[in-house]
Amino acid sequence: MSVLARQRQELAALIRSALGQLMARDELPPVNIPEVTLEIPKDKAHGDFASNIALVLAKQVGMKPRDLAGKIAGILSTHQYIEKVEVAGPGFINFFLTKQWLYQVLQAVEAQGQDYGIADCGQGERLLLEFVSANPVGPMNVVNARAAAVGDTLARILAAVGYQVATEYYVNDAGVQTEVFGRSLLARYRQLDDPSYPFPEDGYPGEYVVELAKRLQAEAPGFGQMDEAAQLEFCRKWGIDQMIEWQKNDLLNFNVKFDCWFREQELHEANALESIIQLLNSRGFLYEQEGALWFHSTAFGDDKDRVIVKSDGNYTYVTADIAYHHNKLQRGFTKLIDILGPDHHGYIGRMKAAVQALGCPEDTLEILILQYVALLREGKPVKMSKRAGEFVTLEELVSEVGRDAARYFFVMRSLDSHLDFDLTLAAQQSNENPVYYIQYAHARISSIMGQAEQQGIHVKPVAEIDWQVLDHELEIDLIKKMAELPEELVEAAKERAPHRIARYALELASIFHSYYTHCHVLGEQEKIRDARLALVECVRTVLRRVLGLMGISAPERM
RNA sequence: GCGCCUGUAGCUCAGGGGAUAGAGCAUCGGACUUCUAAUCCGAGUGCCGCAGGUUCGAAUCCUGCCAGGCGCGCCA
Repeated sequence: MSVLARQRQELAALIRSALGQLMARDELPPVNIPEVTLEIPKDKAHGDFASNIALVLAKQVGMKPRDLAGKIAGILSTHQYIEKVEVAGPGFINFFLTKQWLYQVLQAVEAQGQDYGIADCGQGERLLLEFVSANPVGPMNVVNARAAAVGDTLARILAAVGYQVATEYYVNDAGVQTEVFGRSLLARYRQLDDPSYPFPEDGYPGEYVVELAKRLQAEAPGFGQMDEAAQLEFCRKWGIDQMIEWQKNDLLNFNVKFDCWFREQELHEANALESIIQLLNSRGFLYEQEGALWFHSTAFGDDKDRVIVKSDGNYTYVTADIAYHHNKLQRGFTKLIDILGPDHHGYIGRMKAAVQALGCPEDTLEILILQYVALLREGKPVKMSKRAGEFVTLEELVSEVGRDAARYFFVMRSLDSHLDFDLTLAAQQSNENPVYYIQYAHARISSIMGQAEQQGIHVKPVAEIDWQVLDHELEIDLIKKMAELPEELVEAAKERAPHRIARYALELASIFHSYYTHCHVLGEQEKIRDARLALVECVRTVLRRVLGLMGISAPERM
């Protein structure tokens, strides 16, 4: 349990016992004591912790909130942990604690290091997080980049709170668009010798297809001797493979590495679609109508039933998706999270229905909708359509804005926000970008450490410092902020809200920068110097920790 | 017509039952003989889209409306 959680628990117990005493003395009518929550006030003039218990209970016991709060406070103020209790506002009880608990925070940070804040809400549950999953017919774009940054960060957060997380990219390498892609590539190949060779009307017009055709010519001897059908198939398979390698590489440059790239083709080769149809049929969830086979998804709350096998005998995409999710479950995952774009929100009902039809609880599958990025350049919208062959790629984004800045920019917004990303602004502001602000805090501490080292000064273990000299307001603020990380992580995980970590990092860095200008570490008298050195080392640990959670580097110098 | 998301400072966004609604950017004014000025300190700005309702208390929950984005195929 985190230091903060323990404090809350102890205070809550004290409040409950105070209420008990009041009832025992007949100063309070007997009532059921509701759950006692302690919040950290926004305004630190309101203490370390605050309770609204008097406000909640006032009506039930027929007292004015402030009077009840006063009675409770009267009992609690004698407790050893508590320096001061105040009744404030409409009836809040504000607790000012002795500083000793802050020291425990430093010990926790020191002891846990880059594991600081880990929790066990996940209890080792095997969780599969699928994200990006862009079609392998074009380069990664900015929307994919947002999904990559958010998904990767969320995966790290979920792992930190105790889930056994695997990340996965689903490759649609079996759909019609891959055939179109193959035809596009072959046409570009032919055009290398015969510029008048027609390009398919629905083909992918991007320049990258031409580049690929040139590589095909150079790298695939014997291709020219194949017959047309073999060439087409080769273009499709080889081309898709190249695209996937390209995507993988772009993502690696973005510091996103998937545990698994799962190919739809695998499902077809294993006859997984036939199997899933049999399975659903045997469970009575399929029926025939108008020559098609339908999945009775409305039985599980979907808007309408879905066609599984079309009247022409072909499968719909839903069929493969059900087979895919079945496959995930068969691999032993008991929690599935997919991050999808807003154009897929209609997909939630049918897939959740499918998972239930396969015998799993409704909440086994969770679909997060990540809103689009509206990409602007100099304030004007940039169109991003693969069909039009016009887009800003992940590659361009990373080179223009930088990997760390781009990641932070995406992660700092909630999934729900319809994000405006102005490339010009991001590039211009790159020196003012919040990510540098955070990294700079880390670099500053590293610099202090470097100089300490040169002077032969070593960071003392927290157990050996005199923590009582850490009494500057900003030192208290720093420690309290560090104390918040474990809960912040749990909230970020539970709410699937990686942006909370981005905010947290900014807040911690902000307090540090202020501290840095107001207080010196080196050059102070030894006792203070050692305490501050240890404190600042803890701050560095936590900064590195949160940057790491976001997949952002923590530079020693800038 | 139905469904999902959004509407908060000049801009981009946090906050999603509690106390005086916040941050960054932008604007203005200050601070470097001392560990990195990519920093710090100070200043201003809000019918929290609108209207009702629930509550001791609503930016937050409920209902209706307005505006924007995205969906609603035997397309993927």
